[in-house]
Amino acid sequence: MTARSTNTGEGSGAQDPHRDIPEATVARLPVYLRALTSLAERNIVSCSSEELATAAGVNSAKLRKDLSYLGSYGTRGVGYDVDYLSYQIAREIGVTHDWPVIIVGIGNLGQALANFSGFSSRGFRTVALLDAAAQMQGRTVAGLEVRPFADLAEIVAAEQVSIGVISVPATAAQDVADAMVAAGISSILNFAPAVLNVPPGVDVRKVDLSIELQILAYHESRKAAEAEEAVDNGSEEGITA
Amino acid sequence: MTARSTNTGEGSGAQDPHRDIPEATVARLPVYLRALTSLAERNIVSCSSEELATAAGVNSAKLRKDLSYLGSYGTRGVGYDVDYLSYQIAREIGVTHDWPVIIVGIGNLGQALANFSGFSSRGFRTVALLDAAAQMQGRTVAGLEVRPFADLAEIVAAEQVSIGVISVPATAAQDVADAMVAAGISSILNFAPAVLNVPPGVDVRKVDLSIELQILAYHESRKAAEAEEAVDNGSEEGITA
DNA sequence: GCGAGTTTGTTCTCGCGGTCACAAACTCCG
DNA sequence: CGGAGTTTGTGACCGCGAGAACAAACTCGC
Repeated sequence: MTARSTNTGEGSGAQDPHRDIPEATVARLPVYLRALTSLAERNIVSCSSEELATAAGVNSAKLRKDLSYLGSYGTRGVGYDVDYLSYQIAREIGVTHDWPVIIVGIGNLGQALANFSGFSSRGFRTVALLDAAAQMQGRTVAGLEVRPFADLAEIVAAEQVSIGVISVPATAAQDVADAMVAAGISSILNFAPAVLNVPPGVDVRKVDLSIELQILAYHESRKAAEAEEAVDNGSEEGITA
Repeated sequence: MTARSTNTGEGSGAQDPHRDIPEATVARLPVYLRALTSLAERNIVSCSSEELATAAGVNSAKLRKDLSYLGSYGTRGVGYDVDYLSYQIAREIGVTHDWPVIIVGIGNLGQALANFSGFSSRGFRTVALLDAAAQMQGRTVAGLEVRPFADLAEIVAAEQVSIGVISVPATAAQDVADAMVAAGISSILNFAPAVLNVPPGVDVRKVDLSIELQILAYHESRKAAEAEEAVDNGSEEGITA
């Protein structure tokens, strides 16, 4: 649809690569940003790629490659200036200013999200909590009044909200997503265990607690099987039936 | 370390490929399992790869390839038997029996997790809630009494727990992880915004809410920039400074 | 001013994962 | 019993991402 203008004209090209940052790199930039913030809190003003990589839990080569997509913000032989690099990453992500966020579904999880300090501290501001249940109306959670779900479109328009969080039961998730899209939201963080159908141009990220546990269970099963196999060592054909 | 026995001797080899399921496939198996459960609840006994793929939100070719790693559980010209396939996937993941799980850190998020029905319904059973704060001791959350963090090793040993959930502040996360590993836990689901250092053989999966939001913010920024660019169309060099 | 040491930025290679396309195999109908 | 239609299972291809290795560039000491 949108013509992707490949700026092939410029020769060097590494100075302004504001486009085409790989998705895997985008997913790691917030980790680097947090590591840098942690360093800054300890009054560390400069660090090498090795130090930062250790703090972020990644390979130093990967870190350097990731950062190179944003530009050349380090100094060879020296390292990176913590504050400067922090700002550059924050600018690239787009969290130099706060993003207004709404949360729909103020159950146990929704309340936890509303109270989560990390939510509001790093570039996000919860502007409204919505819930369809009548018994939730008027209650105050995390300093915000719970408002009826029907107010969604009005709030989104008034506060210029583009990011929505869904923490409703799975059966209601699609309806909420549809309403969000209709209201103009174009990025959704979905905690409901359901597959969301959204039109192109809308981003959805899924956080699914039971899936994460099941992945761990799979690896646990394999570990257990391997341990058992080490005991049974020597039998060529395992008669499992 | 562990000698990976590559069974290159067998010619056909596709019948018993219980090893070496790609990580990406493992991450999707729970999604398929949920989609199958949903179909079963609607009394659907059989389905094609196309139907199941739609329900799971993936490509049908990818789904078939994923399932082929477990074995040939479909019937050509017909499709898959919902119950049979469900059982096979559950068996592969290892959730035919329940896994005992402990949750450390009973703040807002920990309470939400303890109350989360999807946690206990799909192959997991929360056996204990732990918190270091004295004011939490003796309180009952989700039908379980909150116990002191010092009881960790005892509980893990008594209940044969191998999976632990961390929902404590970032500063305490590493200590909790160390204690879990020392107690014998080998799979950790970490909700704290911190990088965990664990010895090899221990699996850690991270769920980080603010990172997910920041990834969305990045794409939002790009969308906004693209929209602006469409307006500014024609100016060769954007003077951003 | 210059060489030694250090650290970034980049290039190359390899393997995993996603998609397409097709052969194999099963059902149904005449 | 045989052919048409349908659906699975898999081989081939392509592109992204991870890691190692190296050149470029900066600092420091003499």
